[in-house]
Amino acid sequence: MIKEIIHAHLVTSLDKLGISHAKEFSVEVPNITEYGDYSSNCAMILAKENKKAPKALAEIIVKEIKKNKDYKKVSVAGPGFINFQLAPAFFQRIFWEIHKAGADYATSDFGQGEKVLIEFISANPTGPLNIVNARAAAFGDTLYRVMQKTGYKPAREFYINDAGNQVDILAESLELRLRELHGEKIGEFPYEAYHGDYVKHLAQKLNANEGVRVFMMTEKDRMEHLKEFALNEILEMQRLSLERFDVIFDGWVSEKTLRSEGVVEEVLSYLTEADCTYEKDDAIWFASTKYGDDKDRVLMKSDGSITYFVPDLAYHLTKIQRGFSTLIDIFGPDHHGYVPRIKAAFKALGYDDKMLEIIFLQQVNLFESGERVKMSKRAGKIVTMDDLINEVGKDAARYFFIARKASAHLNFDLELALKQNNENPVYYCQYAHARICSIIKKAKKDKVWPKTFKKELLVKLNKPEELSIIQKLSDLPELLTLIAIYREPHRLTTYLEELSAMVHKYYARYQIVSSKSKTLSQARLMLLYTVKNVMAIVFELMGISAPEKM
RNA sequence: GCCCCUGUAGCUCAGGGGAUAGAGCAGCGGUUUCCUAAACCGUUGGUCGGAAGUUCGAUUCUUCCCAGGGGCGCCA
Repeated sequence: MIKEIIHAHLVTSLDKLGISHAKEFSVEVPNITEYGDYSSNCAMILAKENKKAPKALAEIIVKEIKKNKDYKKVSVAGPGFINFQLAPAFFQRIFWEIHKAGADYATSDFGQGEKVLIEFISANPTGPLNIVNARAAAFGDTLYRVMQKTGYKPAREFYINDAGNQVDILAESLELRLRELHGEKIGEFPYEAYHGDYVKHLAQKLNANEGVRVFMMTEKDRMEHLKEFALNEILEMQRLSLERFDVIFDGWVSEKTLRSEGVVEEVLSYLTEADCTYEKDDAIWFASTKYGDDKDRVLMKSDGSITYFVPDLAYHLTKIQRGFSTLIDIFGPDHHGYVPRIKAAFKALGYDDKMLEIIFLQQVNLFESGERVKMSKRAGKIVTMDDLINEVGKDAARYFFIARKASAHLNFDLELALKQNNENPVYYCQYAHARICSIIKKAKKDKVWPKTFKKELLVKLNKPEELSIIQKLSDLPELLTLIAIYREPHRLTTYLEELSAMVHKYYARYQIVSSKSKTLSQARLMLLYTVKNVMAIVFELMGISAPEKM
């Protein structure tokens, strides 16, 4: 918010001086504090169009800008940077706005109510959610929360692949485990089947409920029955894992339901009408190469069954029909080959493929005692999302998952996440919040805490550390819009760590609640109280708790 | 062979067309009659994977090369 104010000051001054400013220039926080609080490259950017040397131009601008009392010092440096040092009163004015905003601080209408559908996880309902799913959950949910805060109208959806042949395999695996339970020799468990222990648990549960009745059904009825039972159980299991992670979906869309509604035939006919399908080898193909894919794709297999692609495309079309103008899919790293074909379908059907945005989360490697934990789904050797939550807790898990940008491979160190000490950034940030709460408690006990904070206290906030904290607080609204625009939730953790460090330093350097001066104590309490509120906003966006004491 | 991601301090990673490239941890040395030492202060450590190009200026953009990870089904 301060950057915008300075930028506006600059524009007004440029206009007054008759300096043209067609080219965009920026106002930034310089990386070296000695240069000032803010810095602009405008003189260097505008030098060419005004036919002046950057430094000379800067001098003219500075002379005009200096008339404004908001700045303590404005100077020209280096090749033509204009550096601003702000007057404490400027910071204090900004702080008062932040303080008054409370929990609504940084809420904006930036997104202008744009309807955005964020689809993530969409795991097969054939087993427990794994750690890559957990990463997607943390990433997608945090992105959702930030977009909501910044004025978009986002929705979270989970697409259930409950109609493919993996569900048949699941039912067969369950039947084998059931037979085993009844003492039948089943020999070696098939390679293709699901080996995880959860299938055994499902068999036990089904057996306890229904006993041998299952085997009195016809083969066909039994398979349907087993399928339905397993799907319901596993979906419920997945839903509970997500609930423990504080991830609530706005919608669960079933592929099976979609298929029963006839949308598959619809999509096939749309594609045929668009004249981009053909028959070959008894199968129906989509000529996706016409629209940039590297090979054509099968829509209907030679046995008459449909490929995964068709209902998934149908699902995406329903998103558009429901009024979403931006579709964000968060995928695992193994799906990138899928993008050209779905984008091709969008183009073939006359939609702008730019409305479909696909974010790839790179893989997660688990480390334990410095060793990489090998995982295999087939062999049932996976670390589940529940295991992870049990092991390190929701807060640490969510924090570590959003601390990396999507495109980075994530090394998850189980031991580090478990550590409740200074090696662990989650605790560093939570501790900063808890410390402020502790101070507030003491202030109340010592009767220093005021009913309301008076504006007159502001002038007491003039220490460099205090002004830096205010500056950091003022960065949040812009940060949130950047996170929303670039879909980069990981920036939240950097921000929180920087703010926490400032709090710890301030805490160590200054006595907050002091018997010497009540007004000074209250001024500092006002600052920390507001910092606490801002931290709580950020924790909430990350889905992490803000503890009052640790 | 083709496609995607990555390469920045001992480790895990931020950053980003500009002024002296950052953080946490690890290492070394300090701080507690005082609001939580899960903290703070000081310090060691980098030819930003390599080469060329664009630019007044490249660690950042482009191309090529090297290294690591992943993907290339009438699976989902």
